[in-house]
Amino acid sequence: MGREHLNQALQDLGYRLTPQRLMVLEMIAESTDHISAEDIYDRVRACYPHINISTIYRTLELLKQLGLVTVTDMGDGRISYHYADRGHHHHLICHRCGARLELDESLLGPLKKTLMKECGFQADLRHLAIFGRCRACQK
Amino acid sequence: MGREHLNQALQDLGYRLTPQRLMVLEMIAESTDHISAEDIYDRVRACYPHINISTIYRTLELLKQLGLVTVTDMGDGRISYHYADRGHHHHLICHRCGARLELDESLLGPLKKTLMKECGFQADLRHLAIFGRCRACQK
DNA sequence: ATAGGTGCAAACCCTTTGCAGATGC
DNA sequence: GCATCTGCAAAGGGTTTGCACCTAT
Repeated sequence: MGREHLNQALQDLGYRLTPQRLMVLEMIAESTDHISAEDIYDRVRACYPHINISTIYRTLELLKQLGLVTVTDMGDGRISYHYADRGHHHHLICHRCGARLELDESLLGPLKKTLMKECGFQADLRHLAIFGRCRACQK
Repeated sequence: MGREHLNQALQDLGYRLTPQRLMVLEMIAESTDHISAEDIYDRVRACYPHINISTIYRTLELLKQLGLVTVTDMGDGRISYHYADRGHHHHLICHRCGARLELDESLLGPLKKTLMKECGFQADLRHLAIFGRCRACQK
């Protein structure tokens, strides 16, 4: 479903549906979480060893430009991608143990309103990463 | 003042006050904003061309470990550092024009409380970067 | 047929590391 | 004097790019 949507979108825009792109799209659509270029590379390679990682990056760049995937920098030195149509969600990342909790968007509504009112800033809070300490690591 | 504080702290902890470290400390203390390793390198090099960038990185790593500087990933592919004793502040970064607005910490208080209450997560909101669109770019 | 996409290899940027020589304490 | 720091050079990880070949349309 997600995959068909992406395929359709690409084709409608006049881009070619190459096997490589189809596979990248599939990995993104089937991933429920954020996923890095390297992750996608590994997964695609499992069934199509010939794929090159630059193709992954080029496809991701294209999808990003088209707004079909969104991008988050989780602060771990690599960029995470994920399907733009999924419900927005956020991450609480523990500095100490690396645990990641998901955070419902509703908790950020008030902040978004405040930023607009106080600063005239239209915050894109679709993919926010907040660092700190998880319950267990507060010792 | 900021500089003396850092120098003192380092010395008290038994670390050597080398000219290189003094210069890095000076650049950090005198910078009112976030600053990258490359920025520091360039500025130090202006009066001490012999400095090597690995020394910058090693000094920053040390200061980070000691909690004397804090680190932010602004999502621009490089890491920003800044003096830990400065008032906490946050950044609103415009995806379109790159403008950066500073945001007062008080606006994030409610979020911090919510995260603790709802998720048991002790958020470190000292240096948050929020992306979105500035007033001018909302066209 | 041809614009667009791919694989390959090399380059890129930022950051880290091993080592031998230098220096603050 | 000696552990600590430094400069150097090289490697590292993630990402991008130039080019010649290939392929979806």
